[in-house]
Amino acid sequence: MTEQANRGPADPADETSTPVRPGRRRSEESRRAILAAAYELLDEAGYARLTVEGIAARAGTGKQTVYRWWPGKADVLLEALTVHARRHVPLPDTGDHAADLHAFLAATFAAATPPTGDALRALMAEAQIDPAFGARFRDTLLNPRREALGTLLARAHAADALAPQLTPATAVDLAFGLLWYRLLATREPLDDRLAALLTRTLLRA
Amino acid sequence: MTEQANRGPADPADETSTPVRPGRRRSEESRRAILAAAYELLDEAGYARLTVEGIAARAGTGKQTVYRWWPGKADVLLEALTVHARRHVPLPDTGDHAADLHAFLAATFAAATPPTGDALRALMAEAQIDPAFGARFRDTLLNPRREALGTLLARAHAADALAPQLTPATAVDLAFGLLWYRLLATREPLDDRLAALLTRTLLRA
Amino acid sequence: MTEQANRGPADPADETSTPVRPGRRRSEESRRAILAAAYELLDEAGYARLTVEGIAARAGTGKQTVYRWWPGKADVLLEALTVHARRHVPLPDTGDHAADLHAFLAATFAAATPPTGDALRALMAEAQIDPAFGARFRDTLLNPRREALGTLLARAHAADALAPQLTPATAVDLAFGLLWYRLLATREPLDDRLAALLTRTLLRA
Amino acid sequence: MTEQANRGPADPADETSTPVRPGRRRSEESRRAILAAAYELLDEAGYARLTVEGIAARAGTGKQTVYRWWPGKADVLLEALTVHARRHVPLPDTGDHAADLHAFLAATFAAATPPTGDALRALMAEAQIDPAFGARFRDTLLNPRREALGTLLARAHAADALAPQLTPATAVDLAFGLLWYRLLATREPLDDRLAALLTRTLLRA
DNA sequence: TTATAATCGAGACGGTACGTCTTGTCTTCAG
DNA sequence: CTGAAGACAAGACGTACCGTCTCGATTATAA
Repeated sequence: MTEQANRGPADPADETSTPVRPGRRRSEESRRAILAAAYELLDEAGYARLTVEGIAARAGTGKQTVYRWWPGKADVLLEALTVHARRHVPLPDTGDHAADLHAFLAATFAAATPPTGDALRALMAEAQIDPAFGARFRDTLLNPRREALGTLLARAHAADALAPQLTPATAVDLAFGLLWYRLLATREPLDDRLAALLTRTLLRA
Repeated sequence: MTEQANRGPADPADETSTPVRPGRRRSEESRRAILAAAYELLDEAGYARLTVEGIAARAGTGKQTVYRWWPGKADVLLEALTVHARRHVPLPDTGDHAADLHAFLAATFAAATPPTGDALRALMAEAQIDPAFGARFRDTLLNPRREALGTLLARAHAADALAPQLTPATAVDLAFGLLWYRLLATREPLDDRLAALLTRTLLRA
Repeated sequence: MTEQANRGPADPADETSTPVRPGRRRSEESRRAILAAAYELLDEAGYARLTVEGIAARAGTGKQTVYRWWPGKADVLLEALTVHARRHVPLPDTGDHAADLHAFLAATFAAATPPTGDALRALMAEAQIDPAFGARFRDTLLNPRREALGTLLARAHAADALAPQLTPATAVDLAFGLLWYRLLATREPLDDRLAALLTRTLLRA
Repeated sequence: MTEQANRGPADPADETSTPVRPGRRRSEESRRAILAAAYELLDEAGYARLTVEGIAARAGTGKQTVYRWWPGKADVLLEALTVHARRHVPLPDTGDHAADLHAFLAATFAAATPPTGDALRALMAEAQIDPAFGARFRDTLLNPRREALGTLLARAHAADALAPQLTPATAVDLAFGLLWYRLLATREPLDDRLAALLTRTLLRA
């Protein structure tokens, strides 16, 4: 029933302008309990054992309440993650391209450590398996970060500070590629030293 | 490659000194039918709809024959992929570091296009969800490629041809990071131009 | 009869004081479809080829709906049978012991013909193989009939109408023994003539 | 392959007249091990958990060796039982009908106690489920006993010693009916007192 | 002595059903 | 009209046995 209008993780902001529909309002308490339950269960059991039933049970809600507001467990996790990690990555602009880039990368790397890193890995996996979720994942999480870094690197490019032959777009791919490859494949640490190395590689020596 | 690790019995690894065990031998026909079925079904339906039951049915075998030789559908796909893509990536050594690197990268990129690329994405996803498979995936597929590229870049490093501050290890991460990020996140093409750009970025200008 | 024992929640046994629990109620339609499917499939294919999967498929339900309400196929059949044969055997009390006994035996024999007789044979077989079902089979089907006949014969015994040396209990065993032996072993017909002969044997000449 | 000539549990008697075929002879050791394994496993685990695989494993033989000589586990058990219980029931003929009948019934009842009784119950169950086995069961075990008792009762009938209205055939049904009903349904003891009561009921007072 | 034939233990094979689990939907009553 | 509760149809999971087939090895007869 009427799931079309008010659905979507990111829009409790619209609440002020809603035309005040009849009926019981969405329970903010349930919403938070579901997000928290999803996050906790991922930690405790891993994505393979994360189920909608388990989330609902832990949250003390019915399954329908989950399905009414999210398409599936991956989307719950995606919203849980954006809640947890909303503003972890600011966009610095001090004029010092190297310092700005290093700060951004270091903050991004720091945000990709467990348990957030585990959620990211799970979502990237789900994005491969469920193409529709993949699109939402890109729109909600991947692309905003790409654009932030892209903006930063475009400034460097305009100042001719980018390494030769690199465009902002490919530099973004190199940076996030390194991040995700370490996260998904090698599981090696993402520390400030690596951010520094990456900064020097992407910018003109 | 072919399943030598998972069970004692058939063990074609001991080819020199096969102890000639009793009992019916593994059916090579069934093995091939299962690998082919898995590959075809991935193409036709996607990883989300790929099931062990479906593979067995398409291959004309019993489910038990799949489970006897592979832990699950991901491992079937992994072997199918190594069969399909065994020698797609040779290790050139002409003395020209840039040419060698470019050739390796271009060949690697070429091998990551559909349908092989789809299989790679599915396996990387599964590796995140099932940690035990993740280990097998790294051992069987990821690390051998890393070592090949590592060898190539170590040669360049010894000749002081690597870009400043880069070690062979981080250069490998940058290269494969770019590959996998495009494969998993942006789905942008992996062409020779990109291989060239990457070559110039990793090597000393 | 109808499954009141197996799960706490629904418990329609408390019909007077139903606490009105939330949640969807058991589907009476599915229940009937499952019972009918089991009965039909027994006829068509025999007990050896009767499967829970087949019952669910024929009934148009999921397997889980069968397992939620019955321990297995034998219990489905047992309920189907008690539904079909609920009041086939009344307990006559005309004062004429011989007439009463003959009527009871003739009605009992008549109820043991195919297809009901086939179901009885299957259930008696299952009772030997699965002891837990055996207990349910005795409680639900065997003992109620024993008690009915026992009551009838106790009346005859009180009037000194029973054959010498016979107690009501052994007379019951002789009567049902003859019935089941013919059903299970010789497959010879159970007709009114046999009921008459049995009546004369059990009662004082 | 040519299994037709020498198969069948009961015919090692033909060994003298066999045309002396080439090839390895049937292993008497395996045969005995299989029969013993079946009997033991029935005791330990019950008929529901008795499997051909389990019998073969316990006997230290291959499954094929079981299937070569018996149609299935029930036939193994049937032979095991006839080996164990071959001559437990002699046919007395002292001229005293009551004494003869009582002796026969008491011996028959005694042979139906565990563990033999458990095997009998299992076989009677299997006979209901598998009609082909049912025919073999009747021919091998049920009918020979019926004929023995029938012979005994025919003598009594000829001497006009049978209870009025009873024919030898129905008297046999009453006797075995009581035995099997107690075995399958009530599990009450089958003792000499019951044999005595039955004797008096079947014979003219 | 050699060929042929049947058995043996072992174990993989194509199948079928099991009983469980999870998905996403539907239905009930309470707020 | 939402929320918790929970039954529903659907279908894959991984396991257990079925009865058959295929091995090398062994044991017999017949040439």
